Amino acid sequence: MTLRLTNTLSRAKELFTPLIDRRVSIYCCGVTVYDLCHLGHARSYIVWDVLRRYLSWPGQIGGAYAVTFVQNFTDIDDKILNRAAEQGLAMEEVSERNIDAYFQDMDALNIQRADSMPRATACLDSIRALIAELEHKGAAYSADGDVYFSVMKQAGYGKLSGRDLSEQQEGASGRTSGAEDARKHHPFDFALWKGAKLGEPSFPSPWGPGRPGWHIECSAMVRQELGDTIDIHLGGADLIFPHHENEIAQSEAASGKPLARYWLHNGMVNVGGEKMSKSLGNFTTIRALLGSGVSPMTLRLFVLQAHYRKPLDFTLEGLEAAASGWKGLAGALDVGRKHQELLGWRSSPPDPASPPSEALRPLRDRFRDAMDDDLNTAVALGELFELARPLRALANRLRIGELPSEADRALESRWQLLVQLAGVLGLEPDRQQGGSGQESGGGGELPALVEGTSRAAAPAGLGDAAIEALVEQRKAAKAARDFASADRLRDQLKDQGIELVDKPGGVTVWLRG
RNA sequence: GGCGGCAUGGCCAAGUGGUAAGGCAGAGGAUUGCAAAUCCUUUACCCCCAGUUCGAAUCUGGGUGCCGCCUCCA
Repeated sequence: MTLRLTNTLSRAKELFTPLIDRRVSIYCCGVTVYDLCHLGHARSYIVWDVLRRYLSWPGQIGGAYAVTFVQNFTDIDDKILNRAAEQGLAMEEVSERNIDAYFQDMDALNIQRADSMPRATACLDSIRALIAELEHKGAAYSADGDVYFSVMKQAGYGKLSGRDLSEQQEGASGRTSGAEDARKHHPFDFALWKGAKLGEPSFPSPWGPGRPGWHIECSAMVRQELGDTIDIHLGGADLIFPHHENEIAQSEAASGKPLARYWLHNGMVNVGGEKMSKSLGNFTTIRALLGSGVSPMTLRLFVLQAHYRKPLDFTLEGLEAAASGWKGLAGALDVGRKHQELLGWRSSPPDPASPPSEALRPLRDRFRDAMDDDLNTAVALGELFELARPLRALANRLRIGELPSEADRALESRWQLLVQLAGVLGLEPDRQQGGSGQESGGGGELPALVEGTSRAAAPAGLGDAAIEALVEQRKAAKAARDFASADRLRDQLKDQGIELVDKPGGVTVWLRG
């Protein structure tokens, strides 16, 4: 069995075969940079990051794919203009700030940067050329400085979203504008070029000064960066209609070829059963969450425990569960590096393309089968927990000063496989140190989570000698059966972030939080 | 009104015909002066009704509830 993906075009799982053997071209719809990213964006880019990592994984049946991943920034749009006006900034300043913030947030989440990240304002030549071509072919018409795409001229319009235009309730979302409607031949026609209103930033064009419509930039960028037909097109489920439908219409009207062979869409992040979105105001920004002490890997785990196509309800309880789960996984992932010398394990990871040992192969295969089945990360994670169990136990024993046995040393290849497979999901313990969020960036108020145990544990705290002394005092108290004093000393140390572990034989070890 | 999706243990979540992964929480046990930490063990007839089948959480029909989209959206 090899990779199968649910294609929105067919609404079925299809065997994935790229256009060119072992190469995959991917376009992912990026963000409109008028504000900070929230957890909905985080989910989307986490799951697509996993898709990309999985395709690039040499342990893949048939070997790694060479992936080309393109993602855009929409840096011209009404919302950016509005934001700029509110804040007294130039449009470019608003988008520049938010692009910086985007990279900070996504880097913190260990999301690999795309190979190419075109901005709409830097692709105007391609955009204008595409519009001109559509107009020339009769698929578009201009009206008062605007240019519209004529949906009725495009056979198959609606094929992605499964819509029959005659049965749609026009304006059902309550967001249509009267002035624009008057210029359109058909209510579902959409703007390729919008003539500039007075005082707005604009770019020259054969139709007068203005700016591109939202959908056209993606069509132009795909063509410019990847060609007429790509393998995979990604985006949130909320983009299926109209955005992706319109992309298809534009691109296919121009080229006469299919725009993308596989269309993948991720489910929404919900809050209390409702979609998290800017307009509803129920969003939490990524940096607000990371700033509250949630580790990036906890968020990753939280997202990947659900299937990417299903809605995911964001709750504090769910996040706490993910934090506990991550603690265990992280312990297992760290063990080889933290105790490398003690265990006598190699530092360099084995070649991921080489097959694991007989004993580990079933685990690797189940992981791969799960991922092949439309990226079933929930099951894949289950396998990771399975792999991690004895390593976690080992980590805990080493943590309290026990020495490894021969059987423990033999876990090396298991550890290496775990590190490798966790890496396919982008789960890396050394990335867990906080996010980028120092600025108080928007979003809802979050109660501090229980998680951040390792938060700046009093650098000027107790020295080793002082701790030893207190531990000795407690030992004496215990010997005198003065348990009240012993417990007080233990609590006192705990307040300083020092954990005491009593082992059999009256030995007490202490650990800094 | 149209299109699409979802409903599994206390919470989250896999599983699309053969008798319920995993995580979190809980319980019991080991250990402990007691804890903590850790280790071991353990907890479900799958929204309702009818049907197909030797057999259904899984298929069909009906019902109920919830969600997304119908030109701002990841």
